[in-house]
Amino acid sequence: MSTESTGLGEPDRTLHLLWRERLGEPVGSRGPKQRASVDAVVDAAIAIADEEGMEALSMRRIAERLGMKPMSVYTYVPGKAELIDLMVDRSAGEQPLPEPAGSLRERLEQIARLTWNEFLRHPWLLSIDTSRPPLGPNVSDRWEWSLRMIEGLGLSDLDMDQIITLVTGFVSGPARAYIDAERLHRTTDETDEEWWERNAPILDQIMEPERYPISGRVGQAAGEEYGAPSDPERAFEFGLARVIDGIEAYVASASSP
Amino acid sequence: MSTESTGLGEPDRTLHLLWRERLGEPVGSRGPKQRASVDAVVDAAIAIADEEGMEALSMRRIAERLGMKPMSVYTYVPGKAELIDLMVDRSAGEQPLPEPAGSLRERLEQIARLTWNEFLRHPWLLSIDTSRPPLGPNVSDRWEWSLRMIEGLGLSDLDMDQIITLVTGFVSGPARAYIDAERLHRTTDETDEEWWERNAPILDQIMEPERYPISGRVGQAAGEEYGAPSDPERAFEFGLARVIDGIEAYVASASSP
DNA sequence: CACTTTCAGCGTACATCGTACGGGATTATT
DNA sequence: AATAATCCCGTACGATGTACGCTGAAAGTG
Repeated sequence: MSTESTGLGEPDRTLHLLWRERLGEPVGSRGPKQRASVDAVVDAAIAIADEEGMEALSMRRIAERLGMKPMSVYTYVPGKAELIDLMVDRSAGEQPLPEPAGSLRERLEQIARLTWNEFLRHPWLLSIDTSRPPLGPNVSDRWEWSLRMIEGLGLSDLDMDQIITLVTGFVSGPARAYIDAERLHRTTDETDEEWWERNAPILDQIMEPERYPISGRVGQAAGEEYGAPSDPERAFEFGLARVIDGIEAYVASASSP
Repeated sequence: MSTESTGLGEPDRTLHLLWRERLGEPVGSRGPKQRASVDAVVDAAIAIADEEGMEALSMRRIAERLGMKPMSVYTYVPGKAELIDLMVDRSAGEQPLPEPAGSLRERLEQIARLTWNEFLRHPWLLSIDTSRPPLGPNVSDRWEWSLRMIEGLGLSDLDMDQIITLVTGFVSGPARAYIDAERLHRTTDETDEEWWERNAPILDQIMEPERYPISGRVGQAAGEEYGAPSDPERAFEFGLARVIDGIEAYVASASSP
C-alpha cells in the first residue's frame, strides 16, 4: 500500500545503469554468457506493473517471467530501488518528441498530452514518488524538449522552469482519477449504478442531507451529466484550458513591458 | 449491527467506522473492557507515519506503541486498508474551515493553502492513493466547504466541481517537491552543495553538455537564484497564481453572457 | 593442451510484513 | 450461578527483499 520512490539507490551505481547505452559496455568479460540483459529485466518489470499493478511487482515474479530463479535477477540489477529508476526512465522514452511548432497554447497542450498518454500507458507511474526523478537519458531528453518548446518567448529561465513544472504536474490529478475509474471497471463486475445502489442506502442513513446541500446537488448534477461518478478526461481538458489561460496571461504580461 | 449481511461487504464496515462518532456507539457490550480505542489506534498510526514515513507503518509497530501485541490491533480495525481510510479522514478534520469571505481569489487561495498545510503536516498523505477518497465525515465536510466557497458566482454545478478539483489537485505537485527536499535535508547530513559536488563529476562525464543546452542554462540559473536545486514553495505560489488567473478569466466569461 | 581467473546463476536463509485461526480470560446479561 | 459475548493474544502461514557463498562455465594464459 505504501508507495515506491525513485532515487533511493546508490547514485553512482544507478547513474551508470541509466546511461549504460551511451557509456559503452565493459568488453571482454570472462565468465559464462549472460542469459538475459538489463533491458530484459526492465521490460519484464514494466510488463508486470502494466498488467497487474505496482503491488504485484516483485523480484520473484520478474525472475519467473524471465525463466530464472529469484536471485539471478540481482545479476543485472542491484536491487528493486534501482530497478524502479530504470523503469521510469525507460517509460519516459517511449513517445517521440516532435520538433517545436505551433502556438504557445498548442505547445503546452502537446506537453500535457504526452504526459497524459504516458500515465495511461503505465498507470503504475502514478503510484511512484517521482518527486526526485532519476536523471536518466530519457527523462533528461524530455526535460530539455519541454523547455525548448517554450524557448524564445522572452521568459526568464526561472519562469520557464516553473511553467513546465506546472503543466506536467497538473496532469497527474486527472490521470489518477482516470486510471482509478478504469481499474474499478475492470476489477469488479459491478456497474457504477449497481455500486451506487449498493452504497446509497448506507450513505443515506449516515450522511444527513441537510448537512451537505451543495455536495448533494453538485454530485447529482455531475452524475447525471457524466453517467458516472466522475469524468476525468473532461476534468483534464477543463483544467488544462484554465492552466494554459493563466500561463498565456502571464507570458503576455511578463514579456511585453 | 451484528448482522453478517451477505449483501453488504467491505464498504459497509469502513463506512461504519468512518462515521462512528455520529452513529452513536453500540451500548451494553458484554466482554471485557476495551484497553484502547479506534481513535487511539488511528492516532498511533498517524504519529508513526508522521515521524517515520508510510513505509515504517506496520500493524506491529502500532501495537508496540499502544503497549499491546500485534493481533490486538485487529480488535479495533479490520485491517490495514481500512485503517488508512481512517487516517486520511482524521487528517482532513484537523484544520478549522472558516466561513466564506473575501474575493474569489482569496477564497481559492484559502482552499489551496489549507490543502498545502495538510500535506506539510502529514507528508505521508502524498504517498497514498487518494484518488478515491474515503467518504468520511471530515472529507465530506471539507468538500462541502470548498464548494460553498464558490457558491453563488453563477457557475454551473459541473464547473464548480471541476474548479475545486483543479485547485486542490494542483497543490500535490509542489507539496511533493517540498516534502522531498525537506526529507532529504533531514535524512542526510549533506548540504545541497555537497550533494552536487559529489554527483556533478559523474553527470559531467555522462551527460554531454551540448545535448542539454537549455536544461543546463535553466538549471544553473535556478540553482543560483534558489541556493538549492529547487524552491517548491515558490513553485506553489507561482502555480497557484496562474491557476487562479485562469479560473478568474473563466468565471468572468462563463457567468456574464 | 592444462591451468587459472572471473563471473553468471542459484540454493539457502533471515528478517519483516499482513493477517487467519482458535483458545483462554473477562465481563454483562439471563 | 449459568450463559453468552467479546477482548487479547500465541501461533502460524505465505509473501516479500536480499545477504551470503557455492558451483560450474567460459575466457585468458602458459
